[in-house]
Amino acid sequence: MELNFANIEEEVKKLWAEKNIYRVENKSDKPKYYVLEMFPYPSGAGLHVGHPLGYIASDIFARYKRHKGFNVLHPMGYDAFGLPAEQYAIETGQHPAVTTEKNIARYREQLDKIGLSYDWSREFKTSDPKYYKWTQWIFIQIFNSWYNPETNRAENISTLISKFERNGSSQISNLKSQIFSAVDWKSFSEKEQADILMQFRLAYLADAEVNWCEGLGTVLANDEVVNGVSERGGHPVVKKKMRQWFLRITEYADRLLQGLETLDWSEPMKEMQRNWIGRSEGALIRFNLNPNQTSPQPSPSEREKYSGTANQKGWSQEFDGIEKANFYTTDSSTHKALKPIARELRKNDTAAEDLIWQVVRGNQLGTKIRRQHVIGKFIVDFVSIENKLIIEIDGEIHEQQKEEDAIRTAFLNSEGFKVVRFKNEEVKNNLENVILKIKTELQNNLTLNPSPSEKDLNTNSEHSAIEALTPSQKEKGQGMRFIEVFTTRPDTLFGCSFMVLAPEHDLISKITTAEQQAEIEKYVQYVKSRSDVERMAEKKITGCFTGAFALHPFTQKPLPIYVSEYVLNGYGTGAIMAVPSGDSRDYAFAKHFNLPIPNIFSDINIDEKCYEEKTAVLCNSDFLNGLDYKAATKKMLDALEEKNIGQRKINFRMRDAGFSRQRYWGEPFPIYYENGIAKTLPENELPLTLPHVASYSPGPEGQGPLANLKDWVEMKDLTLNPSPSERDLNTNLDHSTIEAQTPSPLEKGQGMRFRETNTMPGYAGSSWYFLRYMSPQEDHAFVNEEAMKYWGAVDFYNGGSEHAVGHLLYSRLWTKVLHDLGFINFDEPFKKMVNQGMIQGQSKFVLCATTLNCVTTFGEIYISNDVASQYNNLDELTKFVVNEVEEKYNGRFENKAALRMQFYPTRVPVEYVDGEKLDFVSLKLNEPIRFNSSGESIFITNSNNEFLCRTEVEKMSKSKYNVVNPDDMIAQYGADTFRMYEMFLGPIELSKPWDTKGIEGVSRFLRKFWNLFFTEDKLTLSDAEPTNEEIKILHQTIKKIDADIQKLAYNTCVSQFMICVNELQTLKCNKRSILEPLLVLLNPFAPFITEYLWKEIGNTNSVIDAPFPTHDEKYLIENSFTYPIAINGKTRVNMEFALDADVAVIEKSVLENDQVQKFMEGKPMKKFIFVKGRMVNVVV
RNA sequence: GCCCGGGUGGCGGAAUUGGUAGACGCAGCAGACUCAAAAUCUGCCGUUCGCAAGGAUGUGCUGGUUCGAUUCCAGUCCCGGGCACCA
Repeated sequence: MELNFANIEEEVKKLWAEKNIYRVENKSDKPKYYVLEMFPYPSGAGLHVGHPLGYIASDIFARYKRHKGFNVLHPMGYDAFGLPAEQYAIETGQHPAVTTEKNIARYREQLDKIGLSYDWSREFKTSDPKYYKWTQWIFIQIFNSWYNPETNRAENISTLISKFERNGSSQISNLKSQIFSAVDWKSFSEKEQADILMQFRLAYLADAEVNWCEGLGTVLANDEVVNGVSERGGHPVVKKKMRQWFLRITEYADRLLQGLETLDWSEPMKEMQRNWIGRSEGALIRFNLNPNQTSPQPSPSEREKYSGTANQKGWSQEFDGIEKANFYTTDSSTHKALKPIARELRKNDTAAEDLIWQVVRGNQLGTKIRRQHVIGKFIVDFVSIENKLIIEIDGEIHEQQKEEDAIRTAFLNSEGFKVVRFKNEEVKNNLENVILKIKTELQNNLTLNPSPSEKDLNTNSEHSAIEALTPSQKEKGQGMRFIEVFTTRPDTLFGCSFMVLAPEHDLISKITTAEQQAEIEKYVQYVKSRSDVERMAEKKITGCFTGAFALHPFTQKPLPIYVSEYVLNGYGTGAIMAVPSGDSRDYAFAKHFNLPIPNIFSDINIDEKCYEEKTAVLCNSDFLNGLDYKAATKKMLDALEEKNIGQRKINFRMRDAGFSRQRYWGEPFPIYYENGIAKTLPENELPLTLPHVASYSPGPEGQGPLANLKDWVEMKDLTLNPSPSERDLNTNLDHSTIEAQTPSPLEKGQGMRFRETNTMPGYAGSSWYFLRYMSPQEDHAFVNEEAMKYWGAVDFYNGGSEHAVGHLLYSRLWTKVLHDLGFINFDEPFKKMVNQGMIQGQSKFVLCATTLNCVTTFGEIYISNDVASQYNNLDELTKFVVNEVEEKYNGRFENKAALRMQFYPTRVPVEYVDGEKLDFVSLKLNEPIRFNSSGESIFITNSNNEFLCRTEVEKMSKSKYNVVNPDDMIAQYGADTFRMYEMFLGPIELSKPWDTKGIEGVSRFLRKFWNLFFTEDKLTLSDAEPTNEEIKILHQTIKKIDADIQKLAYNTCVSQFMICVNELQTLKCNKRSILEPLLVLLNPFAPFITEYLWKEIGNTNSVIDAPFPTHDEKYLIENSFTYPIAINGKTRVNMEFALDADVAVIEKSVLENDQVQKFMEGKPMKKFIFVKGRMVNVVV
């Protein structure tokens, strides 16, 4: 009988709805089980075949658990706030709520087709005020808490205030603010108190850097920034400090780390979280700044310290010549190498160089000027060694040159030279002026580098975010004349030869010498245009010398201080001690800038690369000489603490979580500012609903669009929630909600109240949604207490590994905070976590040619490299294109050969591609505009007039035209087939490309299965006793399915079902005792067909309530095994033996075998290896 | 760059604790049924040498451990994901 899945699905859906089969109660005699998958963000593209992968996998598990007798909670909802809806709104003016609603409807429609066992009565979306009311409420709780290090948990801020009132700051071990007494505390103004408390709150305000795009007047997500410019419009993007909300997740670093041990998550997942948290043990070390900036070079005696036995390339070599004569500014070998080049340059000097040379040569300016002089590895145009001045004449300036010049300048600066540059034109046109400038510089440089003023160093830095983020950073620049670094390798301190600051480091502006000022500014500006990822990924070494020096804490040797982007401000103290011999990045940096690389490792050669292992014994390290890593580390830590140079420190890589966005489509903060103090709205007024805006463009100073709503921002009418009810703010104010810092743009206006105009980030709503499913209608709390106690933590959580860190970490944080504050009774949200891999799309590319608008006179066909490498028959192709183009443009261009073509592969929608071939006709009919680029394009065919496509596997996405819609699959093959095929593709945690072709196999399987129940066109089951064979295959299948579902190996489950059905078909089995349990086994995978047949064979309940079959081992026992017999590991023969046969018997029998003897070639047996039930190996 | 994962036939993948590599399926080839097509069924199907029997070789690459390695170890290349404001 034909399987008509469409009718079956229809009928079964009706039955499910009638009986409300997936409705779950918050109480039951059965044990509970909570199965959850990450809820989707409803994008405009709808679901593609990748989405259901996880949903089906979880659904199978949920159904399995229900068969196993659990009360299963399996809900679904929508993560509905987010950037794409807002961007769409900016483009089209449609309200995000409208598009979101539309998208959700579409998602729901698609989800309903798949046969998922959701309790839809629990559905919600995070953008619903009924939901985000509680997101806001939880935020208030977080805002009103601090982390008490004594109790090791979050507490209400009131416990901190009472500590302050009683004892001032003295009892607080994690003090983040100034020291004060109880009397002081009481004397502080409200604002002063608020400022102090803000440094403890778990949700707090601080300055942080954002991607600022002046062109768009807005802050951009990292995602929206490509190569330093905005993705939309290509405007430059720079880092800018803005006042932001943060969650103090760093306080939970240790608990988040330790909590992992209790969780049943995959090891790689835990590993990723561990690495994110990034706990490392090491030391904070203070390096004093050199009070006398005029001694940039080490004295000979200092140099000697480096001249140990180890093969090294330190100062002693670099400065080899200094003692011989002061104009030896490089080592002898470099000089030898460069001398001929310098001579050559002197002979062929440019006109400009000659002009200058004639004026400055000899002693004309009162100091000896040398030309084409070698310094380090560079040849400089002119130099006065006495005055430490270099004069360079620039020719044509291009990008690369600029960069090289910067590097060159940095090096020369580090050697104590000042560099002045003149352009060719300048010299030619205004020589007098140039000479005057040179004279002035020579004069200035006679009085050596002035040190930065004391005053500068002593001024307190303003309160900055960074201080709040990492306590240790607070001290930097606060009048301390030292640089503090964090290192995990204090044992290598004697190998430190320079220091590097992050480009954002506060100290930079205070220590940079006058002559380096311009360079540093340029460099810092350059870094501002780069993202953190770019900064880390870049192999190119960049940096800039500050002109300042720090002193080695033990040797007092001056260490040059550089700025480089490879040091990140967010990690540690934003400054490092560079140990080039022991760290690859430091090593590369030192090589690049010609800095010394003192070797501190005995018997290790560091000429080619540094030594990062921890096994060598130290040398050239004063009191650490002869010690290994462990002993040296301990001794150094002790020494640091004893001498008060530094201390032991546990550092975390994790930073506090930025919690505000300059966006519209997110939860408004339940916060307003009064006299510069952040205060919370009264809880009973929540939710603060998102007001309508006329435009979704950003506020005047880059704030979110809400900032444009003047009436809403300035709470003139004292209404917290604008209409309908007018309420008096003063009577409703919650007294525990006090104090905070000001949002800078809103500081004016005493007594006025201003709303927070930022909104919460995407992860706000998703950090606690799993709790809401327990009691989605609850109106008096974020979760009903009884429901929370019944369901507890999620037992089985599934989602993409792309969320492995962010979402999972934030959810764990919120859970822990809610637990600490006594609202829930568990402190880990997800007991078991499974990652599904991605289903990737197969993008199809067809070769395309476009005429460039500017027709050049080159008379050539231009073929870009990537095309050339993809198509190997270019000659033929080129000819073809030339012909095509000539034909097409005949008469329009006088010179046909002057056409310039650009070839590139263009994406075409997968639905028009069958295998490799593009159906060009339907493409043209259905997508007439989409593929017109600015020029005219020609799709290129091969010689058979076919449009052949190249395939590339990438993320499935609308913009890549590679989306396969599950609806189409279901319409064509049915939901059960679709479900099983998705599972059959491979292990669920693996990413794999979608290929529709394979679905036929599963479709065939289900038809075969269906036909087992029918003879002719009638459903007939036999009640006869099953044969041993039939029983065996059933029990094998039960065993395999049960085990594999628990392992989530659904692909092998499908294989086993196929094996089973193939066998039963061969046996022509239609016995009830075999097929009925099989229906239950198959139900989690194919719920429609099994539900239908279950009813058809006479059951009145739903198949989902049938208990899962159990297998009986006795049907599976084998009594013999066919052993592969290997000689020297190579299988040669198979021999069957009873499983309980004696080894000696087997050995005898094997050795007597003809084949075995043949392969033993008469050699004596060395060893006989026998593994029962596995194999035999004869070693000769 | 750093962190995590992956690499096995034309394709998706299977292989228990280190024990017969390629289960199951797709595609392909041959055949049966049919007037024909579809559907269905049967057989073949890593590469290579060979008429065959049979042999050699084969799990990204290079080594190592082992009687035996897809599996363990070291190194290396390539691909995917994440890297803190996409979700």
